[in-house]
Amino acid sequence: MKLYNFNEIEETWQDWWRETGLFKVDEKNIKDKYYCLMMFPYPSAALHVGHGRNYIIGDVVARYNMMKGLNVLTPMGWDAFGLPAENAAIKNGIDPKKSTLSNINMMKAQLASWGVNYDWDREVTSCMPDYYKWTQWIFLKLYEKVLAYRKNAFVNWCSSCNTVLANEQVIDGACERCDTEVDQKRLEQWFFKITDYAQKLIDDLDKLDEWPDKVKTMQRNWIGRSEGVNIDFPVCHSEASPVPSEVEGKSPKDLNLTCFTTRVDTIYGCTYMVLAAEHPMIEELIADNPEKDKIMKFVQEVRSKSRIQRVQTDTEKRGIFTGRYVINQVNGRKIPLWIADYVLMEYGTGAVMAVPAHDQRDFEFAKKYDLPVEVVIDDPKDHLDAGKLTEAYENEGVLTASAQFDGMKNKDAMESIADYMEKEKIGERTIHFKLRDWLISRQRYWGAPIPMVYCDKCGIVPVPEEDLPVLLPEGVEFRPTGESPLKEASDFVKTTCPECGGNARREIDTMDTFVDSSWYYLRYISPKADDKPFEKADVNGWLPVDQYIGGVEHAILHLLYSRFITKVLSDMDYIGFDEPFKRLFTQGMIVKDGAKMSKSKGNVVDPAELIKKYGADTVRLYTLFLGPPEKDAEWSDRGVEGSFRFVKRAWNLLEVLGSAPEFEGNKEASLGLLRKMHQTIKKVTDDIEDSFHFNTAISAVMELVNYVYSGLNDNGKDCFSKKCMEEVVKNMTLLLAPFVPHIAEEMHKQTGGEKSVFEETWPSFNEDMLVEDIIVIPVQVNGKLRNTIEMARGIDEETVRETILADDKTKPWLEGKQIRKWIIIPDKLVNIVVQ
RNA sequence: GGGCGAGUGGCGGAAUGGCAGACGCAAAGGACUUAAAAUCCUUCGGUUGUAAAACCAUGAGGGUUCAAGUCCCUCCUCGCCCACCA
Repeated sequence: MKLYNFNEIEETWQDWWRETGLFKVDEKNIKDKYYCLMMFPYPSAALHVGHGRNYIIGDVVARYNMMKGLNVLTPMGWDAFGLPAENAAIKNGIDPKKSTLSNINMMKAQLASWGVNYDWDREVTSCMPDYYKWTQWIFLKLYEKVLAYRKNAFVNWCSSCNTVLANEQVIDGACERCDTEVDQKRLEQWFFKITDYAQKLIDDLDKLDEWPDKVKTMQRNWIGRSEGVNIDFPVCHSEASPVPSEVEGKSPKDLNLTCFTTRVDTIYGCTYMVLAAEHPMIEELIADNPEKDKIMKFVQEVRSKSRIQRVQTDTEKRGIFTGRYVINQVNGRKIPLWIADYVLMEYGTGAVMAVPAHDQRDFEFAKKYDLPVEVVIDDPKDHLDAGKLTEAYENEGVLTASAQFDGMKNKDAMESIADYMEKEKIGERTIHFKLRDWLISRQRYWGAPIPMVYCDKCGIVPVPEEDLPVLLPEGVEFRPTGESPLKEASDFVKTTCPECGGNARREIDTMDTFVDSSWYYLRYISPKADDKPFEKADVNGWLPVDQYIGGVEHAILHLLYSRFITKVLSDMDYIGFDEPFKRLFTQGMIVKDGAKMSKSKGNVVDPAELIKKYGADTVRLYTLFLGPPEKDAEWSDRGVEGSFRFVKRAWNLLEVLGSAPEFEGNKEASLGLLRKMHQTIKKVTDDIEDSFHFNTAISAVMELVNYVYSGLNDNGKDCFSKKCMEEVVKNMTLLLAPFVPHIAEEMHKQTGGEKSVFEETWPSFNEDMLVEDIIVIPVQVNGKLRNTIEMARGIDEETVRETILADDKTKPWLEGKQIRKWIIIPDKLVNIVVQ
């Protein structure tokens, strides 16, 4: 028996692929192009089998499409800037660049050991100047279009670590590292104006018909478009004021509060108004209120709470009366103006018209502070009584106590009232988005410097394109101090103004790493270009990406940012397409013992040991066989054994074939085997094409292999002809090649293949060979299976009936019954309906 | 609170509305072996039955249909994402 020496086979072919450059692609040749892209990884610790799934899936897709004759591009690179390397540096004193580059080398070796291949000539590393030069270029382009701007913003601040924290680093309102309560602090920060593209980002989701609906829905919700009305509420001095009066000499027009609502139909039920604690007019509004200090104390208290704390819905809402009133212009009514912690400044206008009867939050607040509750949308089935409400009525209904709009369905009233308001100029229709502008400033060391200069004379000046890259200085002390560590690098900070040549200082913040990853798929096309980020013509030829593969955790941020940057570059005519990824596949996680693999949980499965014990092909096969790849899957070390057994059984077919005599075999049996083979080709092809369901594709090949063995075991009688066996083994090798590439190459060679199995053509099936001549038809009586009968395919219904009625096994079920109906699904099933 | 998924043997999982449990793991029995590993064969959802076979069974309950794991309604459980978004 030929020994299955997987270590030797795998090493041989991995070397061979590298040496012959099987995966190398000429970017000028875009004929039959297929751009297969995996989300590039952050180079952290060693990869475990869970990470492996992503790359293995991608490798299968790439190899399959090569065999389909496509010109496949599969590049790989590194999302190499970021916090973990910097934290490790702070903790252990390892230079982040060193640790990152060494991690990259380790991961490259790991990928190779899996038999996962890329066109490494196109490798990009986002922390290297030849890459981030162009990340900075993108920043400048956005700045040029006023899509990059600076503004004062509230950020999470840890007073103990003395640094800004990302929202993700704040756990239950406290710093994840030292548990100190996080403050809100105003800082000047750089933003990308992604909100300008909110509508387009929503609209174009419709074009992405090969994206999972789940991801599109998540993006839609995140962008959060809502249609509504901005309503003006003039401020008046007190409830007693006969007319809108002035506050300290300002006309009512100037002192006007606008609020946004999606429920304009409830306007007549508005009994008070609430402002966010951050509302800019608060101080002006309470300037002459004797309770001013008390109010401001409350406001400060609310402001000092973290976003995370404020967003907790279960805490009781708190508020304070401003002493002022505003006028609801639809009925001229004066309603009190409050400040409350449940209103968000960043959504809408920071002012909310409160309708306690029809909004649960307002209801709770009104009950607590004894504000009136007035029903204006009545439940048609069950008349509502404001005094008896225990919660807000938020359903559909008919308007009541709403002047001329009484009796209208609330959906219709929304339109009528909005029309009325626009006519009377007291409000106007508007659209709001939840999407916020993208804060890209980071007070961290390990990122791409923002290419801007501050000059006392000229102000904020962009670094000229020809001066890029702005190099990240090395050997900087990056212990967190509250400001970017780059502040301490005086050689870096001190510069001259590009405009006037005078003394100036550099921006010391670095960019969010999501900026780096929002355009890398373009750089792969022209990784070596040093005078431009990419060759426009080549990029236009290769993009959009035909297949993008990655984790669903990137469903919102990375994919949204990439779409945004693509749209900006498209609008600026640097590229000729406005969506980067045509088809998206999001794979599930691999879990072990019910939990995500992590070092701290101690449930990490190291691929190296498994590869040593069973070989990479087995590990690949098991990873793919585990379950449908879009779902989470439970890893079982024992399960790997099964895959190993199968790989060995497949390998052993070489031996079987070698020792088989030149035997004609049994014609029927051989035909049966060929049928099975064609069915398998169809099944495997369809599973890969339609759904990436490699698990069922592999089980189909397992069935084929089992079929071969089961024929052999009937030795002598039903043996398959040698010719037929050869055909089956050759095609099986091709079918398995994307999954288990090393053994497939070896088997291909040993069965006479002269070139790489990946240069062979994917097998095709013969439609006529898919179906049997004699088929087994299930016979049901009243929907219950009572018999199965062999029949020739395509037989007429009359014969079917006769055959069934004549069959001894069917008879007892029909005796004494009256047949009411025959359901005959040709060549598939018969159901006899009896009384 | 909102959105999206998912509930099928001991386990991972299969099933264009048409024979539920493919394929694999585990388990049990057997063959080979001095023995073990490897390999091969057999059994393997539940109940009743010596058997033939019958009945029950895809989270629960209804419905549509000749026929439902699959479609519709109500409910339960779990997972993920978002969340005081006016």
